Amino acid sequence: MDEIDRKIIDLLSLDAKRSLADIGGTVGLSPSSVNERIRRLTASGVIKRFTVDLDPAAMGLETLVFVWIALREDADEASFRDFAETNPAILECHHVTGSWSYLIKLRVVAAPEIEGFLTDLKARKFLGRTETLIALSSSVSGAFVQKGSS
Amino acid sequence: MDEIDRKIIDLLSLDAKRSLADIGGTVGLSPSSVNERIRRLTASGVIKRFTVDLDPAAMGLETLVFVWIALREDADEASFRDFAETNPAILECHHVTGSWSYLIKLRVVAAPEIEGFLTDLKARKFLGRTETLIALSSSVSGAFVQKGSS
DNA sequence: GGTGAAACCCTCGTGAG
DNA sequence: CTCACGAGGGTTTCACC
Repeated sequence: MDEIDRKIIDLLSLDAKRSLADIGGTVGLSPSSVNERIRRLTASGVIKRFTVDLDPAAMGLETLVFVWIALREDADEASFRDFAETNPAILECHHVTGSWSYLIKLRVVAAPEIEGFLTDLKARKFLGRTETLIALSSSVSGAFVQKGSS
Repeated sequence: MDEIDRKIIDLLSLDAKRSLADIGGTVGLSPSSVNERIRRLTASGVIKRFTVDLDPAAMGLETLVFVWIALREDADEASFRDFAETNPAILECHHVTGSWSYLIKLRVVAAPEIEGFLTDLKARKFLGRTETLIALSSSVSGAFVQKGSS
């Protein structure tokens, strides 16, 4: 991971379809050298995958929601994490410091869908306390990459 | 955006390097039809860009942090948003409902870096209250796509 | 919109430095 | 580790359905 690797990653982040010749011209390397570096970056796991950054609104997921969760005392954390992994609406699920145990980020079609989501969580006996926040707007929104439906 | 478009997006999300022929074989279309659909999805903005999903740890950004922010009464929101867009550590910045006004997500090398970040925010006269949470682990982490350093 | 074929370009081995 | 070259395959465009 030298300066050139970082530059290549920069370029691929912006446009992963750029040709090796093009990238090579920018960083001052031959296409095959660039190819070899990308192969290594992929093999070593620095690049996890080539993917597409989508527009959530165009996908019909206009509402971004954050839910704080404090699990019930007797909740099975493993099955909760399994639920989080399986649920396609859950984009992120982090175990965090502070008075809440988990922070979940999800995208839904519209706000009413959140209710069903919380009801589901409750039915599975996960919930202690929760608090739900809706994003009104995002000045920096990050990439939206669909969860792997593999 | 019919069923086939969605299927193509699914496949590209998992692996944007799959060939048009391969995708066509899966969805039952010729390579050129798939190409035309991807061209349309890109032109209409559903696909914002082809990019790479990186391993933040391999990039040296091992710590994921969420900062809740309540701006000062007299803070200039426009310049705050501009700051958020410019700062490369800030992956997301959302205006949210509830008692906090903004939620910021950032990745840093290590926890001590957060202090400098907050000091910077304070020096720029943005801060009212803040609360910082660190992610201990992430059962669903979402894609990590580097911010465009264009 | 979709198809098939042809031209073009890119990718990815190989071998040499 | 990098480069040059060539074969193979992928993408792109076109006329046509």
